[in-house]
Order: sequence, then structure tokens, then C-alpha cells
Amino acid sequence: MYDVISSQSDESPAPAGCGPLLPATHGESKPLRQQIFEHVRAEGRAARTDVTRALGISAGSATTLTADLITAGLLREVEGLTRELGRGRPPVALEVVPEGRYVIGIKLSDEVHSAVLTDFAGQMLADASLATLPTRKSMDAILEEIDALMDLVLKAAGKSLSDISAVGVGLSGLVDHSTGMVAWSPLLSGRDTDFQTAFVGRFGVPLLVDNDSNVLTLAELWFGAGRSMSDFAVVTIEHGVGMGLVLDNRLFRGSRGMGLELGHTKVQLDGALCRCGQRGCLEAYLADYALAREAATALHRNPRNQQSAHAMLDALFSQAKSGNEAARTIFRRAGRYLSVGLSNVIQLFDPELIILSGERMQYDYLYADEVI
Amino acid sequence: MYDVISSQSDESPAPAGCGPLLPATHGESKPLRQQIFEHVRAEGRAARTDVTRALGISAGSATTLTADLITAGLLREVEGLTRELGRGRPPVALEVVPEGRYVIGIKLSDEVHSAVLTDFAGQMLADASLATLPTRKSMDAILEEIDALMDLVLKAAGKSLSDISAVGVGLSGLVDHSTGMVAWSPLLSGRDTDFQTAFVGRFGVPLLVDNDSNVLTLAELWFGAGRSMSDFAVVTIEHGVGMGLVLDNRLFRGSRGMGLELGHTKVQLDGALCRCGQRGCLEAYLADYALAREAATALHRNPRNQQSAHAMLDALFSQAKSGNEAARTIFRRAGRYLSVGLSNVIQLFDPELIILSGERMQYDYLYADEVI
DNA sequence: AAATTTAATTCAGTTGTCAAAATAAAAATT
DNA sequence: AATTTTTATTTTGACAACTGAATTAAATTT
Repeated sequence: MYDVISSQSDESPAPAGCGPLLPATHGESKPLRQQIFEHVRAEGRAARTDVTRALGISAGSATTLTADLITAGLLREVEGLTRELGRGRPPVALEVVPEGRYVIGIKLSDEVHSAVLTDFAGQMLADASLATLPTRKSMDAILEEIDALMDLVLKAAGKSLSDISAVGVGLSGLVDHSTGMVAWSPLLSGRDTDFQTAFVGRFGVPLLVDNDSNVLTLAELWFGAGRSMSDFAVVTIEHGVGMGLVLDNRLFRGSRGMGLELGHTKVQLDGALCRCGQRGCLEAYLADYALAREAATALHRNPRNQQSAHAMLDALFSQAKSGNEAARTIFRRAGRYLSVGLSNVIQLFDPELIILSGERMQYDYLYADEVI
Repeated sequence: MYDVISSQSDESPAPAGCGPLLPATHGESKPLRQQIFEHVRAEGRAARTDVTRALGISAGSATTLTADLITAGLLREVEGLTRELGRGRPPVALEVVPEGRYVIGIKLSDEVHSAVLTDFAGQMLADASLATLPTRKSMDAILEEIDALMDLVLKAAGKSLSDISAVGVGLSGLVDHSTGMVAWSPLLSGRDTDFQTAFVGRFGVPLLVDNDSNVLTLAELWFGAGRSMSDFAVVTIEHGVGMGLVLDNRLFRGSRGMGLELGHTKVQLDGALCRCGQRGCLEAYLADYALAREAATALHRNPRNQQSAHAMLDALFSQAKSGNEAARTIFRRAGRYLSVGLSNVIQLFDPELIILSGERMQYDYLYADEVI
């Protein structure tokens, strides 16, 4: 900033200035080399001409840049492909070298942790899972579990930790993806845990941590129905109600990088009490604990019996199926409030698609009729 | 795409591919020349060194590119500035040449149209307004009114239409900014009007049309409280309930480029009937027509008397002020539902700031206590 | 007056990209 | 079989956008 201090009258006053003071963070475009790599990876296989057409670049650039990528060991030409028909020189397909890098993805949960090991082309080489207790654990205990889980999946794939270029971890809670800090999580006993530093300190491998809704959303963007969509939402209903959002082909993380709290969206003035302390949150009608709370009343069980929440939901569901009207109304009400919450997402974001996900989606009463 | 059809077994199957199939639309970064210009405009004045530091570019580039901008007549050096103190060669401030371009901004409304004429530095040179009738008009009639309004503002600024580089128009309704089409508007009698083509055909000046909430939001981003913020929302309550959203310093238009319908967010299951046909929309509690509807009951007026909606609201407000309990509950309820709607926006977008705007904000009952 | 400090310019060199021409490899045509 | 046509890729020369280092400029401090 240019500071002017003056009392002379012949100086014109500094113009006020207009326009945003902060630049958009996503201003830089990716280098063309990376765009080419990503295009080949997205397509599975693509020839140089496909790349030039898809990215609108010159044929010369395609040659030079793919040559770079090939010598860097990231891409390779595919030998011995036959072509259906067509005249002219046949194109030479390129593909990602699967052995280029290996990564492990881990999902931490309260009953079972799971892990997959994939190659550079996105192919899963092995997976593994590990049962765990639904108690809050210290960071050290979690690292211990991760260690055991990674051993399993590495052994299954015949790799060693030194082959792994990066690890991704998804867990529920408030996770700051950019710093690797976990502000709060139902799995961790502490607050403001520096997950990333602890992990890298123990394993010496780069780590990306994120909220599990975000991870699920990215999975849909990379491998699922969202691949061909630029704007969509993923809603999960389990212990809480979570949402991930893709806007313009990028995961939207909100201004503070934390998750989007669809669960604490209000669907009823002065409604049911939520564990966040407010009333009328969607979560207070839809999450495990909310349904179990009502199930206890409907099934005349002791509400103190916390451990059987899962079993109680199953009982409630079978009751509803066999005609218990009280049980039915619980699901029906939950479904109607879900439809309100989803309708609000639609009105505000106008996504092309909403993907519903989560263990509770089996309870199809939730979304039988009422969804708008 | 590379197609492979083959029955030979020695060919490896094509990899599935992973990653988004569509590129993010905002891939291209602005050329440095434009970034420099925008930085100077945002700061009001800035020296070349300020630019190099702010944008992280080399001093050489700053010299060359500012020289380009100066010869293009977009920037100029500021003469005769004194400096507070400091050693070394004094910096030479640069500023936008205000006479570089002139633009007109027009806001169309149902009671009064208004226009401003600003120079290239964002300084307003003149404004004008024109009363109009609250009826739906044909495109030709609207163009006629725009013509009269532009004459007024041009005359006030001592300019002619040929001095104007572009015109921006904001109006309520469903507007596709990218094509200049107005799908529907309370001001226009037709549907799917090609506003842009009609305007350019008549005046021969480039036009940008947009939804009035979006225009208001852009104004906040460029000139208002949003200048130093990267994520915020602007909520307007007038005839309807509108919202504009800035995410990462850019206006978010939703996937289909239409507005974000905060007004049709559901705040009550089976609630009040909205003019969109659904029940429980926020608009059905908060918009002009909704308040007037209840006011008619509270004040024992004839609900047929449509033309006095505005007057009726004022009457309702003064009644509430002077203690009429029925009138008070109307505002109180509206305020509580507004708080639900805003709370949902906060939960879903986590903006740094929500700007409330609109003629009805004078009815401060709306946001007295209940806002969360 | 000399040294110091900060701002701006000059200039040689790198990088990323394109356009056009040249080359390559196949099918279609003669 | 030779030639033409078609499509894919490579080569080449050129240009634009930058950077970094050295240089010049204009002020203050010693």
C-alpha cells in the first residue's frame, strides 16, 4: 500500500479504489503437463490426438509434454492395440504407469477401520479391515491401530511401507484438511489433535486427513456417479448427518475449511433437542441416537441401555415392517424431515444430483414417499 | 476417447480411469497485465514495488507491464506526491485513469428505476431515477423506459451514449447471466425474453444483465463490506426473499446459473402456502405479500385491496409499534422464521458475514431478538 | 561528499506455447 | 503393386510472458 501524508492542496485525493481486495485462491491454472496427465488418468487411455482435442492444445505441445511425462515415468505408450477401423496413421494410446506410485486410503470408524491400497492408476490392489471398540481413544492408540491396519493391507498387496507415497485418512469430526488438525472427533479423546504431525512423525509418509463426508464426496467425484457431474451433493446418515458438496468440479469445504453441517440445519422451530444443544436440527430427527431415543419409547425398552442402539434400530425397523404403527410413524417423520433438509439443499445449491449414502439407508422408510 | 475392440488375449484391458471427467471451468488464470490493473484499481493507488510485492512478480515485469498499461491509457503515474519519510528512491504511485472508460449501471424495479454513471475508477459521476408503474411490461416498453433513464443520467454527467463502454442491468427474476436471457421476471410480461439481444440491438452498447440479488452482492464485493472478505452472503427481503453468495471471492451462481432460492427454503413442514405452490417456504412468512396477507386479517381490512400492500405494511408496522399484539406476533413470527433460514445458510455455507438488505429491513421487529 | 537505501529500468536468457511444415503409418484407390 | 488419401505424430522456428542479475535513479544518512 502506498501511504500519502500531505497537507498540500494541489494534490488530488487518492481514489477510493474498488473491486475485491483479496484474490481468488484458485487463480492459478494447472500447468499443461499436469492437465495432460490428469486427462489420461481420467480416460484410462488416451492418444496424443485425443489430448490435443480434449484440452484444445497444439499437437506439438502434446508431443513434447507427453515425452516429458514418459521420461518421468508417469505415462507410457500402450503396445499392441488393434483398432476397429479407420484410415490414417493409427493413434498410439497412452496410459498411466500403475507402478508409478502407491497410496493407502484409510477410513476410521467406531466399529471397524478399513484400508485400501491402490496403484497410480486408481486400481485397488488390496484391502483390509480391523474391528475396534466404539470408545474414544488417544492419538497413540489410534496410531497403533493404524499401524496394524497398514501392516495388514501392505502384506496383502506384497508391498512395504517404503513403497507408499502418501496415505489418506478419513474420520468423522471437525477436521481442518489444510493443517491436518482434528479439532474434535467422536473417535479421539483429546481436542485439537495434530493428527498430521503425529502420523508423519511415526510413519514418515505424507498424510492427508479429512472429514469422512468430504472423503466420501471426493470418492464419488473420482470414482463414482459424480465423475461426470460438476455440481452435486453427497448426504450421509449414520451417527450424525453429514454432507459433502462439489461445486464446479471441486470439493467445497466452506470458508473455514470445516465440514458443512447439514445435520444442524433447522427443520422445525422449537423442535426436538439435538446433542448440539439447539432445537429442531435435522440430526435430532434422523441420526442413530435420535431414532434410538424414540425407538425406546415405541418398543417400551429402557432408554438407559445405550449399547444396543444399533440393535434397537434393527428391532424398530422390523417392527415397522410388520405393521407396528408407532414404529412406522418414527420413520415416516424422519423421512419427512429429511425431505425438508434435502429440499433446502436443492434450493440453495441447485445440484445436479444428490447422492444419499450411509448405513441407515437400508431403512427405506426414510425416503419412501415424502421426498419432494 | 480411444476405442479398443479386440479379441486377442495378450492385450491388457484398458484401465478404468479415475478422477473428474470434467475440468473446473475456472481453470484459466488472468494474465499478469490484468492482475496488475486490478490490483491498482483495488488499492486506489499503488507503486510498482507495491505491485511486485503484492503479486509476487519480478520488478522487471512490473516495469514492462505497467508501461503497457500506461500506453494503453488505462493507468497513469501520479505526479507531485510527497512522502511521509523513508530513505531511498521514492516510489511513483500509479492510478487508474478515470477517463479510460465509462459505464452505466441500471436497477429496474417495480416502482422506480434507477441508474448511475461511473468512471473507470469506480467513481460515480451522476445518478438518475425514474418513477414507473408496478405493472408487467413488454420488452419494448422496458427498453423505452431504459432509454429515458439513460438520457437522464447521460445528460446529468455531460456524456453521450457513445462514451459508454458497457451497461449493466439488474432486475428481479430468473436471469441467465451468461446468455442474457430472462426466463421470468415480475417486471416483464413475456417469458424467455432475450434481454441482451434486444438491448444491444437498440442501443449498440454491450450489456450485462443479472438477477438483482446477484448485482447487489457484486456491489458489496466491489464497493462494500465484502471487499475484504472471501466468503459472505447477502440476503434481501422485499417482494420476495433473495440471496447472493460469494465463495472464494467469486459470485456463486449455482450450477444452472440462476439465482439461489433462499426464499423457497422450507422452514416449516406443511406451513403457510407460498406463491410457488409449495408449503412452508421462508418467503411465505417474510415477503411483502405474505405480511400483507396477515396484515389484512390483523387490521380487519379487505384482503382484495391489492394495491395498498405497501401502505398496509406501514400501517401494520405502526400498529405493532404502538402495542397491537396481533401485529406484533406477525413480525415476531416472521423474524423467527428468518432466523431459521439464516441459521441454515450459516450451517451450510459457513460465511464470514451475512449482509441483510432490502426495503423491509426498516421493520426492525424482523430481526429483534430471535436471530440465533 | 560519500555511503546507504529503496525504486525502477535494462537486458540476456528460460519456459511454455503455437503454427506450419515435415514425416510416419495405415487404408483406399488406381 | 504403386499411388493417393487420411490421420497421427514429430520437428522446427517463432513469439510472448516471465525471471534474475546488473545497472541506473533518486532520495536520506553519515
